[in-house]
Amino acid sequence: MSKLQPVRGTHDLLPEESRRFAHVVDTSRAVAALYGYREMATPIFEFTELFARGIGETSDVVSKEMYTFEDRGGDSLTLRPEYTAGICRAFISNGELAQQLPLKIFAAGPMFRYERPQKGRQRQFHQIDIEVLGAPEPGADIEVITLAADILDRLGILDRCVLKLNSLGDPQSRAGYRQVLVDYYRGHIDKLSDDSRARLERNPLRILDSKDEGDKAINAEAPSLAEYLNQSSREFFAAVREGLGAAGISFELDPALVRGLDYYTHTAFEFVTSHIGAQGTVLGGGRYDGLIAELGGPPTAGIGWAGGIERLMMLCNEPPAPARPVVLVPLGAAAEAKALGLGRALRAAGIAVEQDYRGTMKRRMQRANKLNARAAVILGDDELAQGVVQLKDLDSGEQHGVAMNGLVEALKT
RNA sequence: GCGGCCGUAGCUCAGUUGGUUAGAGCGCCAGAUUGUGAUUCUGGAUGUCGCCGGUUCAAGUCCGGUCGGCCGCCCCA
Repeated sequence: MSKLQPVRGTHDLLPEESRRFAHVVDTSRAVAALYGYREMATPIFEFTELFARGIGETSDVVSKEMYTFEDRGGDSLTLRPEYTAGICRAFISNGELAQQLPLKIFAAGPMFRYERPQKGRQRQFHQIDIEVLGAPEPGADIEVITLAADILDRLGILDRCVLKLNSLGDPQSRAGYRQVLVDYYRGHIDKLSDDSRARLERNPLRILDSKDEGDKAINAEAPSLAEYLNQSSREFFAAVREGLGAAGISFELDPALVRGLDYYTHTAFEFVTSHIGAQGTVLGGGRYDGLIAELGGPPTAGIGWAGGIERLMMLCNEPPAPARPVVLVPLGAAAEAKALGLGRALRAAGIAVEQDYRGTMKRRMQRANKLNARAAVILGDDELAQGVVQLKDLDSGEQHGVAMNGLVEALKT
């Protein structure tokens, strides 16, 4: 424990930022609700086994980024590094969910990955998450991507993002291609970068996305995934592309788009941006038809995505300002007591009201100004005796008397 | 996990080739007679110069370590 600093890669969300955070989540939740997605939540930690099995032992997330610890009962637990595995587990654990297919879920919450922090990358970060379980049709892919685009649009950032799209094909296509690819790279192994040589064992598809110049030359001649998709995989992908076109969603095909988690099949996609540094992915996901069965559940198709809330926040415009309050400025004990009741009445009418706990009139007026109040309600002994209040508009500076029982009306606009 | 840059008041930064009590703007606090903010004027407080150690007569300035941030790689949201 070192000093009064937050743990590396974690951050305090101060009120101003918290407002932006809430804006992203609230907006996403609202759009998801328009599509009929229901919110749920799963625990922040699970048995380590779940992630190891679900995400894949060879993935970076599992092999070097998990926050894993043993609890007092000796169980190995892990702070969730992503949402999908937990939701699939919840689907298996709660039998009634299998009777609600297709299950359309919205979720949001913190994720944990032990990584070197950078701009747009923290050890505790937050995601919004969308999943559809039990829908093997391309319509689910289309809907989920359309929903993502609508959220980005509603946040005002769609025009700063590009949708990249690819298909990994069904497991047979993917496995076949993988073998062809490994054979191809083996033939050029002496020219591959060190990174890519390591990738050859763990995740050869990733080499396609290498930034190394030598690798790029080799990739130029590499067999293309699209050619190794079988008939049904091609048809599926074509249906997704056509559906997106019909929905008015523009995208770029990216044959090198290979997502890192082992469970992906068919559609893979990312919304990327060049506005937030090296971490260009704002939202990404894909189809994972084999995952639930792999975890021991009934064979159930799945597709979904996760969006990084912090990354979305970096892209977002200022959220709408909160309602400007009215500030009560009582002078003297009797007025202070009276103001308490007035305040409740105003709040009951939906008006934001603040009242200082102490201070002179001057101080209270200064506070009112700092709070960006729209009006001050001044009441002293004279006003009290007459049953009125001085209502001062803090923008114009104009002030006039208003009967106490007419105050709510006067402030409603 | 690897490579590079950086760390001075709440914020943005200045600080000569190491040399006395470390500065500015913004913000903050107080005052400018009466029961009135924001504007204006006057005054004030700010800091273990990230932390630890070393070199030196002398370190905010140089060196090492450490913590943190940023950038790139890996990977991802």
